[in-house]
Amino acid sequence: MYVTLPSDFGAPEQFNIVVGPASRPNDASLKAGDTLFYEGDPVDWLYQVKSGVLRLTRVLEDGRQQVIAFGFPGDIVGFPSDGLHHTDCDALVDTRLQPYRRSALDSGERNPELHSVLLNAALHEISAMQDHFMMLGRKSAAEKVASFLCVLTNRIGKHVDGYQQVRLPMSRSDIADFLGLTTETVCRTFTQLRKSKIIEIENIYTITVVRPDALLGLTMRDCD
Amino acid sequence: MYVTLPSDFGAPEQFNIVVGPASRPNDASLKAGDTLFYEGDPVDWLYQVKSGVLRLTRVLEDGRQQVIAFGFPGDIVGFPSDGLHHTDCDALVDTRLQPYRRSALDSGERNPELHSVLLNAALHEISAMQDHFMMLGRKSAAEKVASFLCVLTNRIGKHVDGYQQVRLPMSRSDIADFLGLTTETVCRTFTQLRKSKIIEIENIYTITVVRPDALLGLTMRDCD
DNA sequence: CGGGTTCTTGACTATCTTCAACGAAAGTGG
DNA sequence: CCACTTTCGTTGAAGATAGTCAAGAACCCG
Repeated sequence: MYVTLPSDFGAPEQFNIVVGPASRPNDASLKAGDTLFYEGDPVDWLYQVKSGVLRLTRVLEDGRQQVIAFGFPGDIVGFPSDGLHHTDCDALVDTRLQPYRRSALDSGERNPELHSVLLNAALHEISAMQDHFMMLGRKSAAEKVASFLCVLTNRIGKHVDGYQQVRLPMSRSDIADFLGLTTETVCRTFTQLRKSKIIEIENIYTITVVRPDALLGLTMRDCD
Repeated sequence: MYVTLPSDFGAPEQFNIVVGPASRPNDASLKAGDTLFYEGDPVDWLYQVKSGVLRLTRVLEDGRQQVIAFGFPGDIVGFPSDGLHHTDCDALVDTRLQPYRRSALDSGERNPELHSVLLNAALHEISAMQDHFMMLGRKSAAEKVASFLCVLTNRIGKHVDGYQQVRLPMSRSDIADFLGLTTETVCRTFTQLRKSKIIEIENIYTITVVRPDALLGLTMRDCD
């Protein structure tokens, strides 16, 4: 999952779980905290998230970390470059996966339909990452956090008492590392949103969006 | 082209020009300033840059712009998502292109080898963009500019009097929009590098790297 | 219950942006 | 070819945004 532009919000994405002929690796489910693969590992499988949440990360030598993406149900992760993984991947909560052989991506000989699905997922990934560029490079902290919450409510929000409610599966520092901010800035922005009565923080991991319109308004700067 | 991590600098990329059976669209060359495609256009062709430089951009409603990538010789641009282009693309200088039918990416039936090349280019794109995330989200202005110059000298630098020299085909504001900075900050950082005698600014568009080691050192924070 | 982690808040600081001015370069039209 | 205009690059000063450092609060887990 990346933070995309508001224009995409209207039509919530399709999360078709592709069921196909795919024998599974050792185990297709992870406990919270388990690692699926590390940067540098050879890619034998791609995975579609069936339930749970994955976290894809990269680290710089000096310790600075970037969360590249979160993997929510429907997302496909593990695309190889030169046959290798280029991120670490672990599970934030218990997660079930549908594995696909990497060979299905390499060539459509055996299963053209699956090949096409995986290829399109990769291409989608590119365009979603382009959205995320815009966000990382050009948006303020408030815009980033608001955009993040908007995307999250769209993808995993539940209706509770007429309001959208989201359970955040990741820590504040994961959010910070995803948005290119510090944990402190993420915290402060959450607090501001709470004080502006745009969201309510039920508890650390549960956010209720009280004024979705106002939140959406914060995702972009006023266009004169 | 994205700004990648220093670890990739050792091995300069391969710029194999793939020659394959591909009838060409109207014209496979562009004058400086010409537009190749716009965001929202249907994708009929992918293009490999044979010579010249392309610029891929996105704009926000309020006018903020992000340069997504530069297309240097060897790069393949135009990957579709849902069959559409998701960036604008224009030429910074006169540019020659090798067009490939989009159908070659969609399926390998006709030409498995070309299919594989295009697919791998797309996958490479994903991992290069992940590097760029790290840069946009976690690096300081000085680190960004230094990284940018390092990548550029590696890709299009010429040896002149024993020094690497680069001709920048893009404006200061293009660089700023690529790195998530303002033109002023880019200017000031260039000036600092000049005053530190790490680079020389022959003229606005021509930079000589006097101390490549120092430049490389600036691309990352000291790891304690 | 206790110890450790994560979250939150405050005070201060650094970095980068904004605004403004000026100079250089490039394009235009007489 | 030269004056004019426009754009782009550079620099300075001031201000804002987000980062850093530090401390306390809340939460989690054994």
